Amino acid sequence: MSPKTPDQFQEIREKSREHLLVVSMRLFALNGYQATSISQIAKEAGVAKGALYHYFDSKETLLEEVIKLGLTNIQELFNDEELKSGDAKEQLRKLMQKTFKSMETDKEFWSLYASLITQMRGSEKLKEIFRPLVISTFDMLTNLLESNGVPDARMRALSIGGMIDGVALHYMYVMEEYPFEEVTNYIIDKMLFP
Amino acid sequence: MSPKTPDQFQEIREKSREHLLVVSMRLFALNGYQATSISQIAKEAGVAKGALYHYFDSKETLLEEVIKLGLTNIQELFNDEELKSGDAKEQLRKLMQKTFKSMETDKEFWSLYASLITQMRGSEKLKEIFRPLVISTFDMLTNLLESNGVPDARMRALSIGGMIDGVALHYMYVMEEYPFEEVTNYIIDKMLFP
Amino acid sequence: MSPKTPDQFQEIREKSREHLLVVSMRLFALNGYQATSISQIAKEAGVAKGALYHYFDSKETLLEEVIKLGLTNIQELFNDEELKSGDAKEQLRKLMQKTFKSMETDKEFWSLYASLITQMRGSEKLKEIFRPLVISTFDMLTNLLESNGVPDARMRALSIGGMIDGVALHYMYVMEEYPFEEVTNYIIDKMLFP
Amino acid sequence: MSPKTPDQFQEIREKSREHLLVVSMRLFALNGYQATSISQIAKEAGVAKGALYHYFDSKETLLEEVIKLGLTNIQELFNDEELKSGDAKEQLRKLMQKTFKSMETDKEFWSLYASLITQMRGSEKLKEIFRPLVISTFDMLTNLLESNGVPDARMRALSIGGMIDGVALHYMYVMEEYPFEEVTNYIIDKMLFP
DNA sequence: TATGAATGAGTCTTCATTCAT
DNA sequence: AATGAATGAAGACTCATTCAT
Repeated sequence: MSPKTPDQFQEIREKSREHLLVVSMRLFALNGYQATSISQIAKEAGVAKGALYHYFDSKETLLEEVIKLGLTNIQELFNDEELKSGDAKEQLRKLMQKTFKSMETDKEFWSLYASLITQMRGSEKLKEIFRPLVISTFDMLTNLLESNGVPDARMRALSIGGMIDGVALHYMYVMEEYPFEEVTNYIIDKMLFP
Repeated sequence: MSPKTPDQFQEIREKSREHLLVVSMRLFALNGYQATSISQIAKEAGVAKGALYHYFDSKETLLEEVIKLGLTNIQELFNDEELKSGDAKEQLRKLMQKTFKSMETDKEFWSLYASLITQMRGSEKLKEIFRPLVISTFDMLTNLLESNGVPDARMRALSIGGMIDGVALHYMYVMEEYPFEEVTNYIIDKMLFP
Repeated sequence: MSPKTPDQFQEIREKSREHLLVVSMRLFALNGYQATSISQIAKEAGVAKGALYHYFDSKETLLEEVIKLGLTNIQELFNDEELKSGDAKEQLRKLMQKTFKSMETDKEFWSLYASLITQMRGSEKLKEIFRPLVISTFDMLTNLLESNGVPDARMRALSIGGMIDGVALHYMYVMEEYPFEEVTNYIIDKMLFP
Repeated sequence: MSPKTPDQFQEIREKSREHLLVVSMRLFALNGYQATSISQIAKEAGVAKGALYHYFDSKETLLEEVIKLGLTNIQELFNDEELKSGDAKEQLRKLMQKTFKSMETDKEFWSLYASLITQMRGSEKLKEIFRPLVISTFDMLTNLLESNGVPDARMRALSIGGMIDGVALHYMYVMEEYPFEEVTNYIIDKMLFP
């Protein structure tokens, strides 16, 4: 009831916005973007439908913001200095472990990400968002290997990149349990650096 | 003046049906099942909306038939005796080559397959169709390796399976050109059988 | 295979036509006019959809012909000389008995008749068909009573007419078993001619 | 600038809902439930199609609510203590008078009721609603007669019940004018209690 | 800023009707 | 006369979006 300062308003706005994003991501991931309705999001978030349009111009914008938030979270995760220590082998192992761990903890985001990627061919916007992401990951991988003197860096990067995303796909959609730890170690120790 | 013979009708039906299936597969693959409307398919196929319902009971049935057609095509491809000759290494190389070749020729189906897999969570029917498929592929791979005395068959199968699907994903959605041949040889010769 | 004479053609045509009418009446009565589709009738009758349009201009025409056929059947039933013998009391008893018997044997037609009557308000065509029918029945009843010296003939006709149709309604839609015999006798002996 | 209060929304809802119910009842009664389209109702009510779905889950639900409203109105009418005073003869007379009066004032509902009853065969839901209603009316009639020492209570109830519904049918669908008063008195004074 | 009633284009689906053969 | 493939208007229903308050 007390009059609110602009800052407080700002803060409330931020909170609501983020809450809507979190709810949206969950629903998008769970049921798919198309199958999730604005009403459903509003109800789940405990606000009126109209409120959503104060924060986001359209359902599509909302999706973009959800993706942006997800990517930010993920990037933070990988901005860990710890990841950059050790030799190529160790860095790679940590990278894969971190990736797979994130698949378990952020399964929602990753499965949204996967389902969106498979619809990229029909949408320029999605292409703009995801293609650079995947490509820069390849570059990062290639660099990591190259700068550690690993031969055939590009080929290996392609293989590893494929393997990581394929394993992710299998984990998310086919197998409930996946021996991440063993597969990681197997790939690193037996296939990449035998 | 004379009525059409049953054979004539049969022929007309077959042609229309197949045409509709081909168009549907393309659109489903491009935009996703949900985002593709019956009207769109009809327009693209150059028929009236109603015509679709002469051939398929519902949009869902249509999808199932599209999948069936795709799977049949793929299975024919892999029913080649040639694939089963040679040692594990050779068999695996041929298998991967064939798979990647099929990705180029049946890109439409494979990208539909991918987009459906990522939407499986919401549909029991899709699960019933695809899960066994992936699992039996893993088993086949494991057997192939095991029966050729390759150690760690299961682990390798998981890694290779993941790699194949991941590479497919990258090819279909990220890179227009993919060095399939090199990657295949690299994986076989340097990673699996160094 | 033998060439057919015009008469034979005519006969075949008649047969097909009548068959279609019978099938249509059954389905209309069973599921309602609106809920019965032309395809359904064609399938049930064992002919192609197109054939129906050789015999009837439209679904509405078909309905009219069905009604016409039903009315003809009913009228034949009541054209029995036997019905016109005896005094008013006996004639009335026979009339009611015959009517109720027909409700049991031609239940299909009667329930179609009832369901159509209740949609008369919205359809001029139905009004044209049914209103004269009901009114002439009233007249017939009134005459029967009047010419036998029964007092208050019009009032009684209205009451009896209502009673008959009401009882029919209850029999057809509410009670599976109806004590037609007793009710008939009761009405005649206790209420009309006490 | 200030948002609408819950009370304001409540009021808007109530008004719209009732308006839609009234319009729906009229159209359902006039053309039958099946033959009345949602678009038609919306147009007649002066709202967009979608609006109907704010208030009713489906066309079927709408019908149920229409029936509920009609039954409530009717029941209120018959919950009059005045109806239960006097001897059987008087009670019956008042009952019939009230019924016929209601046929004139609530013609819309009664003709919907009639048209629905004749379509009951296809719908379990309608059966559940109407059968008990008719049967309980018979029981009420029987009781009324029995408790007043009228002989042959059941038979009379069946006859009177039939007569009332038949007369209603004739009034609604055949004759624009019906001598209710005279018929009522005639039935009571000459046929039932001569 | 927040509400939720209202809109209307769009969804899947049905079906009376037409028509080439 | 007969066939059944094809049409397309119409049906019930959904939902992103707008807007008065």
